Amino acid sequence: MNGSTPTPARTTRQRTEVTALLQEVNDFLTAQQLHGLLRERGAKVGLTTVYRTLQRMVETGEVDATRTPDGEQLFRQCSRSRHHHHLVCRMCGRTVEIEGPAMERWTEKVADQHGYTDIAHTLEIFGTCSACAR
Amino acid sequence: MNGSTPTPARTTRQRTEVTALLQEVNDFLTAQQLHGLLRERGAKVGLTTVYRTLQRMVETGEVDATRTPDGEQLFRQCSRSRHHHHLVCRMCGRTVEIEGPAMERWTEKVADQHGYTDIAHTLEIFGTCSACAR
DNA sequence: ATGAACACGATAATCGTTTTCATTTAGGAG
DNA sequence: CTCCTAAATGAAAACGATTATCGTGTTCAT
Ligand SMILES: [Mn+2]
Ligand SMILES: [Mn+2]
Ligand SMILES: [Zn+2]
Ligand SMILES: [Zn+2]
Repeated sequence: MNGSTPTPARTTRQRTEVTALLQEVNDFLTAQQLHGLLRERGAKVGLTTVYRTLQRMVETGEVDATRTPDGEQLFRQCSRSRHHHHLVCRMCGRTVEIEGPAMERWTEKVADQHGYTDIAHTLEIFGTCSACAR
Repeated sequence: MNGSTPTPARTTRQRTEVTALLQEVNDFLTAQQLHGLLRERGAKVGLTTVYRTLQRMVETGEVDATRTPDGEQLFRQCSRSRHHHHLVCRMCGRTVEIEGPAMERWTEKVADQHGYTDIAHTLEIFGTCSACAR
């Protein structure tokens, strides 16, 4: 009874299993890696559904997506829903969520000064975590 | 008398034309866009060669490469060799080179605070330039 | 001028991701 | 609970950017 349909979002076995896996895994993984893990644990979920579910969760903001240097997409369920970035260990993938209000303002300012609108940005910090450093 | 083979780098008509185009165009463009521009001006260069040439120039440092949010590669011959970032129009590729010393220091600090070493980062700002906004 | 190494490019192959579409399922109405 | 239908699934095919092949053409040191 409404003019616009927001988002149906039905609870299916597949979505439940994808969500559960993302809950456990705390690193950035590709859709195919996640699909592989699901199969390992016996969950029967099609790769297509994994992609679709991840895509939906990214749109919802439940999941964060980034890309490897090769351009492959990586997904991760982040703890905070607010806009943030990541500090990632290039060895083990251990990730720390970070925020930088000052930096955010700076990007807006710079883009605006040059007449750019509809601004977006990507920032990733890579390093070697203390555990991997030894 | 060297253990490693640096790079032959022969001068061919194709490489000359790709280099010339990169000189003129001061924006981030995809390999296919560059290839299209070459064909427009009558230069007969294969797409494969455009890709190969760009890849080589990226390795040499002559060309900067980044990716669109869609994961597509963008290439550009930058004016400054010093570390910098880009403000890119997602429509036409018009690019502004930017520096952010404060932001640079911030990334170092954050990474250090979390015990990460050997720090590196990527930052790209995307927007719609004033010309494409209309 | 020669020729071996290098480069070109049409074509096929990769490979991550998306689209198709026939079939199944969730979940609200009755 | 039963029905109905829009939503979801997934096997298969399509897509699209990039890379690998490999026979042919070019460069450049000798
Ligand atoms: Mn940000
Ligand atoms: Mn920087
Ligand atoms: Zn690590
Ligand atoms: Zn533009």
